[in-house]
Amino acid sequence: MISERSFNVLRAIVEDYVSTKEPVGSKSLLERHGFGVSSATIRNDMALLEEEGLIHAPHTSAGRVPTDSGYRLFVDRLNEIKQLSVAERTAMETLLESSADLDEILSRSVRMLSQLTNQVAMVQYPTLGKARVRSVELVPIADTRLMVMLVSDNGRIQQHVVEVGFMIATDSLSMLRGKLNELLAGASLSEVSSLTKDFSGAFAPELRVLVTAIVGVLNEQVDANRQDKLVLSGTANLARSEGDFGGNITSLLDAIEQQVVLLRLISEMETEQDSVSLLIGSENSVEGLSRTSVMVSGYGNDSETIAKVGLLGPTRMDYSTNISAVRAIAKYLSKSIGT
Amino acid sequence: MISERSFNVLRAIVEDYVSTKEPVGSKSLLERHGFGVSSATIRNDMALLEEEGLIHAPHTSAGRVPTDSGYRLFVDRLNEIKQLSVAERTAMETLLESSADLDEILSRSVRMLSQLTNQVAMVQYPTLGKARVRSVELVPIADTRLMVMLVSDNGRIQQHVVEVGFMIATDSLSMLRGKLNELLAGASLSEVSSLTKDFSGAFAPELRVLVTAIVGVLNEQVDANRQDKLVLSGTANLARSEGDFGGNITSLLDAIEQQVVLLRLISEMETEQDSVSLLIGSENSVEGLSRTSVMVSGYGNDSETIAKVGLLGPTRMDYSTNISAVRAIAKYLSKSIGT
DNA sequence: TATTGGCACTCAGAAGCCCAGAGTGCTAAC
DNA sequence: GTTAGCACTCTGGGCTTCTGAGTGCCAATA
Repeated sequence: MISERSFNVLRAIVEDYVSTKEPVGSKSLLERHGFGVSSATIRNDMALLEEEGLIHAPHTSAGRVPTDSGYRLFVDRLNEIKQLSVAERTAMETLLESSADLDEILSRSVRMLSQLTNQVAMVQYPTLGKARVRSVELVPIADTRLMVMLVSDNGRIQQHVVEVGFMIATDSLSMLRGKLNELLAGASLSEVSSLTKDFSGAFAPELRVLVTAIVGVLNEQVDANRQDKLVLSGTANLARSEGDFGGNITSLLDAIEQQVVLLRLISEMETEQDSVSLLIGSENSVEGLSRTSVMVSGYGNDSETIAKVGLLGPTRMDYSTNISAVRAIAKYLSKSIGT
Repeated sequence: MISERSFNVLRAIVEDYVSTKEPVGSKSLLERHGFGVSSATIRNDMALLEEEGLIHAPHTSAGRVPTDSGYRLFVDRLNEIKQLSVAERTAMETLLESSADLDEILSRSVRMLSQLTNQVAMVQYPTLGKARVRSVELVPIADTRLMVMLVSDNGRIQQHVVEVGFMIATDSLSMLRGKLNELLAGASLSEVSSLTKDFSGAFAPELRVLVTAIVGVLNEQVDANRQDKLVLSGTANLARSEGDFGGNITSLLDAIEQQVVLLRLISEMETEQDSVSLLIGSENSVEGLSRTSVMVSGYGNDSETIAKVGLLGPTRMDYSTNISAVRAIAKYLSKSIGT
């Protein structure tokens, strides 16, 4: 619909506004980006853009500011995604080469993402989905404490310490461990509950308390896995860009604290691996996030996406950089996790 | 030196200023707290307090604001610490009753602390110190992946996944596990390095790669323990109280991001269990924290303090509430951890 | 038809001014 | 030591003014 030059004007407006935080007018636009035309022509274009609802003037005789739809068009036509800098790339690589367990990978990634982008980064723990039990481990931690570990075949480890209340004999423990693995190894997670239902009955009475405790923990772990978990990083960055949210920052903070809201939001966003999906400003319907953009990408193994990673920040953000950062982190996560 | 009433005036000023964020004058002071004297008397007291450097007037004909020393005196003479509310207390108790492992206890505690106080809460991971090895566990996670766990007798568990690069035979693994425990169980952490030095030599050549990898991880874990770790929560609260830091919030953010700075700071603060130590504003010499107060308490078992927990926020904070919250959390941590 | 120079118009935000009122310090009396 | 009274001092809010960036429109031009 709109001409090529008009779009370039839009792009210039977005870029200038993102970097200067000031509404941008036709003249300053002309100075920074040498369009081959006069300011009057630019003004015509801007009037057109405004008619299309892509930009908006805070008041007569002020420069223009992109609207949500303006950002949207800008992003949709963003062909050249900014590349990560060399420094950033090497940082990613050192991060990548250190093999570590899931917790560590996730927390490092999310931290790096928030540092790369200066936004609030978030990563969702993988849901186990069709994962199967690889093994169950019982590790004595103290005389009366026991760590129950559930290792699933996608590499995720869940663990929990139980206070048993009495001394635990090591031989009965290893016996128990054997039986449990016999029972559960290879079973899908959804079967755990039914499989363990009558398990404790087979044991001597004095062991039953212990067994029920362990079985309880295992079931909890399977359950805990259903309600996903979100890790955030860089929330302090909100203090930096506070002005962009127009004062009512508390409602935003609440939404973030209520991880549930965020979880529902990102779970509703469709994602494929290697692509970043994005909600700009009021495109999301969450109260308190109306001036906030949220972007996520999926990560996982070749066959399927197992969780999401992304960030949120003010609509006035550097989409190009941020998208590429999210994409890079997602790619890294897929590589590290999707074994 | 200063009279009882003068001190009460100081206290009233602190309280009013903390709650209203406005410099407080003699008249409004009189309205809210019914001293039995006239405003002129109060003014005299205030003049005295100002002479002592305890309060300070932003400009002539404005109310007074406490100085760092003013807060200091206020806190030092704080005899009645505000009690936690019933709701808060029950929240603490539900937190307490769920037995969990170290990671969970710490992250929950710090989160609760930040919620109770609306400040940035922090907790330091226990340094193992004189801890001893309880056991070493080797858990196969995937065909070529192995989780190495180091369980110490104070309940701390460290774990790390290693990618071995080849299939791991389960029987050699359990053999290895036996030997490792034989060697290390009961040893203090500082001995681990020397004890494991020639360990791999005793094994068949094809196992050596594996053994060295494992030993490497163990040593890393012991080392990692030396450089302490800090967990933060509620950094987003900074956005709420931004105004109190007088604009230059970025330097504060940097200091927080550089956990090293915080770690050094709190490690320099002397703490005993059951008491909270506090640096108000410029009492700390960290650049960027000049308008920030930091308080910490120690937690641990009966015999010794093993780590610290605390919070930071603007000097204009509710010291009474915050101190009691930190104290309560520290007590809870001691109870849960100091087994 | 698209572009441009020209021009009148608009309005936010800075600058300047004024004033009320909150707050002070001081002094003299109690 | 306390108080009433008073003169004095500012900030902050309200008001006005005015400048300049920026607009929209129109007629001329290519």
